[in-house]
Amino acid sequence: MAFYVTTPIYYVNAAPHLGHAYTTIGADILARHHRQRGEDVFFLTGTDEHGEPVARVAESQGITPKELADRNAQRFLDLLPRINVSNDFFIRTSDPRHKRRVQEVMQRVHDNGHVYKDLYEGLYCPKCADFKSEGEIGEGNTCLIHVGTPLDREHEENWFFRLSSFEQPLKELYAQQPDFVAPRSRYNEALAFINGGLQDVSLSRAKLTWGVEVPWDPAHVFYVWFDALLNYYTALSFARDGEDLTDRFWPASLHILGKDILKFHAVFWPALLMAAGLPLPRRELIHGYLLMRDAAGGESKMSKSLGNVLDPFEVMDAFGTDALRYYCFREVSFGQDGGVSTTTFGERYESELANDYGNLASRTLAMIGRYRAGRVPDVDVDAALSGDFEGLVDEVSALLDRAEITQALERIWQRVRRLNRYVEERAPWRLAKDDSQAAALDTTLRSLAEGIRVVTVLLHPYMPETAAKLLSALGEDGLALESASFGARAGGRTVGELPQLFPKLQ
RNA sequence: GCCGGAGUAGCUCAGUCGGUUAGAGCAGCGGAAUCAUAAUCCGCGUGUCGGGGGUUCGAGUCCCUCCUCCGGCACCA
Repeated sequence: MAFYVTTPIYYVNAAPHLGHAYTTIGADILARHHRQRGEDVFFLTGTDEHGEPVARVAESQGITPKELADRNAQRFLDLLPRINVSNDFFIRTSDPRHKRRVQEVMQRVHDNGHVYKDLYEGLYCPKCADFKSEGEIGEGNTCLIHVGTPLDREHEENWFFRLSSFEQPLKELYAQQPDFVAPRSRYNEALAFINGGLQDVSLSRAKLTWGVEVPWDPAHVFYVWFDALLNYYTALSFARDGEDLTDRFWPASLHILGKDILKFHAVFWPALLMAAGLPLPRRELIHGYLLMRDAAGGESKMSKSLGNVLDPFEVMDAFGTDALRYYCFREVSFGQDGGVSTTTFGERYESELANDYGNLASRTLAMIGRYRAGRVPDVDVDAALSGDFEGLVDEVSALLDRAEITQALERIWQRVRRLNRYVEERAPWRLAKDDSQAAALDTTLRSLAEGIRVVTVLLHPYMPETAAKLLSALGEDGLALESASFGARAGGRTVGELPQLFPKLQ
């Protein structure tokens, strides 16, 4: 079974921040989980490099758009190993192979009769070399970017996409696939937009050169969104040298994106694919924003324009990559907006990662070492604990099928807490003082080791480094989901040294 | 203005098809234990489930209305 998951491609006009890391880690968690199921997984991320803003910034810095894109794309590439993301490919829209494929698809859209030439009229900024929309026009028809520069009423010949003719097909899509867009509130929002009536959209720009040339009219380049959206499709054709993965992975299983680009993905994108005669992605998941709590307790959206970004590199230097990954999806329910702060970060790190989980592993391994010479007793697991792990794997899988990453994590964490309670219930240190309780102690230690193994296999998508360390200390290495049921593995293994997983910070 | 969400314990939130004394985590207070990263476990909540009205044997859960907050209402990427 194939599972193809994507992040949006990130616009190279700014440096990566926690918001980019968040989306990408979310996709990574799902990709890793589906690999654990043994599925054929492809995970794509990348950069969006065309368009007027890049061209303008490049010009202001006296370099070519391509030079700017190269420099900034590298920052996004550098982020990936740092957040331990297992993407299979990184697409850049300035890649000539992407451009060729965009031209092929768009030519089909053209040949299928879904484009036409018309006059585009609007207010134009000569310094931006682009038309301005309603929200971008300042007092007295001036440019908001080049403050004070008067806008001219101009018109140019543009190619238009017949979005209006896809109103009905889109309504049918939404009626037939109620899970096409999640969460439900975003589905409603997209559907409301469609029901409000669709107008044709301009497809090309004549005065811009930094983009993909329109094959049937090389004086134009495609409006950046058409070129950008198609990355999900084009990447498959050249991600592997000498191999076309399109048939294997298209249509995509899941697009993950932020709510700011909902309309493009939930309306334009399926319409464009319909126009090209291509299969539609199965689902789109729209996540919320991480809001930074400021000193006054207020919240504000993290974005490049507000400049209040939290540097993910700094966070990871202080707490580690896994801690960042864990925190983002534990603190804020994936799909909703939520606040993040160094305070709550520190609280969760200490009470959940260090105390609940790290210390559970530490105390268990120490007792196996002390009471059983470092060997996990080869006895049956405790039936009293089995019941509490019953169905956990299916539960987690079902939640992750719906991309409910936070909810799945909560279910796993309930078992971490359960294991700490089990330690207290059995009091192995007491059993160890009584030779007649040897069998009970065996069962206890064996069950704890097995319980830790199970939660750790399930936590692997969230915290891959930690899972590797802990499984290795348990003498285990299997990550397959089918091995994640309680009691699936036998005892008898020798445990190794466990480094402190989440050392406390002073 | 129109459309869509949301308003549940100090904080963050869960509450499936309406049904028994409305739950969890965190914080706080008290206690137990000592295997462990002084880590854990147990006990402790008189919450007008935003206000008001209605349907029902019974509503946080359905209907109406009002209040507050957030988002969307098209070509910024």
